[in-house]
Amino acid sequence: MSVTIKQVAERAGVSVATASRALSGGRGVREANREAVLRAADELDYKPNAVAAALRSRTTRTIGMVVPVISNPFFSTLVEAVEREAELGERGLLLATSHYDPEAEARRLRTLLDRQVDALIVIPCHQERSREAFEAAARRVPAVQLDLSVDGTTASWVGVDNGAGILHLVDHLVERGARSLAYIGSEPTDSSARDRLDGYRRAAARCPGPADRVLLGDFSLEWGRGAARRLLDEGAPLPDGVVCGNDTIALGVLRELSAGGVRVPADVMVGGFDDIPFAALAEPALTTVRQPQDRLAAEAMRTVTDMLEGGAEPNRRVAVVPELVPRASTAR
Amino acid sequence: MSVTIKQVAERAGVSVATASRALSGGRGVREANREAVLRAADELDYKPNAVAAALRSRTTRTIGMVVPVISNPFFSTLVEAVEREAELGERGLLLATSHYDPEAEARRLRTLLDRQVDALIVIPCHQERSREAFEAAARRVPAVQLDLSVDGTTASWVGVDNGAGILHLVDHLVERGARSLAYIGSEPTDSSARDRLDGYRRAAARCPGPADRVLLGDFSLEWGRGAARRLLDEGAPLPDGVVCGNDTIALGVLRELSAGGVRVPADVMVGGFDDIPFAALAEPALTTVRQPQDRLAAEAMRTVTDMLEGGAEPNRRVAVVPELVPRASTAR
DNA sequence: GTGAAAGCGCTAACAC
DNA sequence: GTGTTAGCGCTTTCAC
Repeated sequence: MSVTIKQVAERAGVSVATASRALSGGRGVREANREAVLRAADELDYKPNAVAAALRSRTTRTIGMVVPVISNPFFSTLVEAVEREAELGERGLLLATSHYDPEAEARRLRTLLDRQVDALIVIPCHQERSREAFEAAARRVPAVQLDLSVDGTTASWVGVDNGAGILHLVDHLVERGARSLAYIGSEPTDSSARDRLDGYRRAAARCPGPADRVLLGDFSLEWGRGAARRLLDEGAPLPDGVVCGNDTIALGVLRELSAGGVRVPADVMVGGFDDIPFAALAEPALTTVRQPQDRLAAEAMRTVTDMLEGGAEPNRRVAVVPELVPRASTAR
Repeated sequence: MSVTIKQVAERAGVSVATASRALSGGRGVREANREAVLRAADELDYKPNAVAAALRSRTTRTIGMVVPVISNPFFSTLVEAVEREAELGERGLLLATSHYDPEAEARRLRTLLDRQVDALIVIPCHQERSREAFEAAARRVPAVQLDLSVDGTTASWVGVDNGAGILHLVDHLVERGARSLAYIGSEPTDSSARDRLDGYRRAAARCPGPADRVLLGDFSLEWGRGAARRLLDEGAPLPDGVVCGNDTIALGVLRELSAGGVRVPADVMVGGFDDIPFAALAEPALTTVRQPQDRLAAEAMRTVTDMLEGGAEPNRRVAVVPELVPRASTAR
């Protein structure tokens, strides 16, 4: 029914081998033949069958990606950046979600491998329970963890240097005159949460005054409000600067402080992490640490394509240092 | 290198044909043989090669999806919902982006077809210039337009009934006592923008007072602020209710009105469209029209799978009526 | 219910 | 440079 390479070859008066060569790069084919093949393909409206090519060449030019959810703006930006990278390398992106369920994640990985993806880029959904399936997959094809990393593995990972990001933020607040700090973040249930908390504890030493107030909940706006309310209700003097574990928390803090009559940044400065789209639109606009999603995606793709091509070392861990984005919420 | 069905068959003491049948459903295979095959597959850690199956069976169990961008929260929610639907049907999702470039979109469609996707779900990026490539693709496999529709085609489409949504909103405002209305939206550069504008013009008749103030720009927060400022600067009495073309505009309107000392909803009520994640978190929380993304995705998938299976009519146009979400910004 | 055999459309040896 | 040939791993007739 559909035009095959055989018909193209016949029309061009060459063998299928020559037609194949001409159609894929054309190296090692006499110019006249190359043109004849291309013309024939064009005239017949030939559409190559990538599935047949994949079966024979044992490469699908497809990257498999598994993410916890797509609608989370941080993840969707990463998916978009990875898709762009795949596109640049003329590869397709087979996308699957784990919905934060390690078993679903394991199933998705298996399906993607059955479909013979050339490599995998995974945002693991669970610190411990994602390890086994990820490592099993990584044994079969080049694979890299993106953003989050599972515990106790030396498998490749590309993410942001959370500690360095928090340090940027603390330094910035101290520079702007903060003499006391507090941290409002998430319980260390994933590697990012843990690294940010650890980063804050280390960075706190750079603060000239007290910086040991640490409130831990989850990554939600509600928790940000709750924690800020707790600070307000304590009656103790408020810290000069509040470092938040992410922007959503920071937005909650901003809202609750403002409801409590505290002015930001005049009375208290607030900083977040991630630079979600709404950070710039908040009132006041939120100072934050920007996740360099494009860099992350590019590094992740490079990690797997290097393994694919050169057979580079399979245990590369890349921590990209993020950038501080100063805005009104810390403008003194 | 990898275990093939042939080895499974040998170990189970049956032919590859029987092994194949046992592994895919097991209908028409004696129970004992079925079990032997499954056990052999398990023992050998057999992984089916989906590419080989696809080549032979001429079906990849893969849906191709093309969207303008992924990071737009509205699109990312749609991608997520489509992915879930694909998963339910045990299909994979090959995702590509057009970056709002009709030529890139056409190339992506061709690549997806080369990869033999079983069907296509497309959010076309351009009202006119997306038509040709989409229709060409739709001639080859079941295809449906999602959300946006190109002009002058009878090809399948699934989206929201924008006119009905705006009507909901206008009725709601009038019910809450609005006697005059204004519309702040986008120039009709895509089918949604046009349908919402047309919807407003029709619905305006239900307003007891003047409702002919219409301000058109783009779908941005900045435009929302700009338009609100214009309303404030005109000196004319403000409308009781402002209908916005989307939530982002509405958020801008909210911000500018509040900056101008206008109280929402006491002085002016404001309603948006889409129910983006931040709508509920705004101050005041934004009344809006919720896009039923899950329904849209399910209908889109049903449209293509019906065509795939039964060969249902290839020109189904489904407009899902959206739901009003009343919140504080219209609470009188 | 089962097996033998014929490909799906393409690429990659290998010989010329 | 080019053609011949042999599959890639699977599903699907078609006999039995």
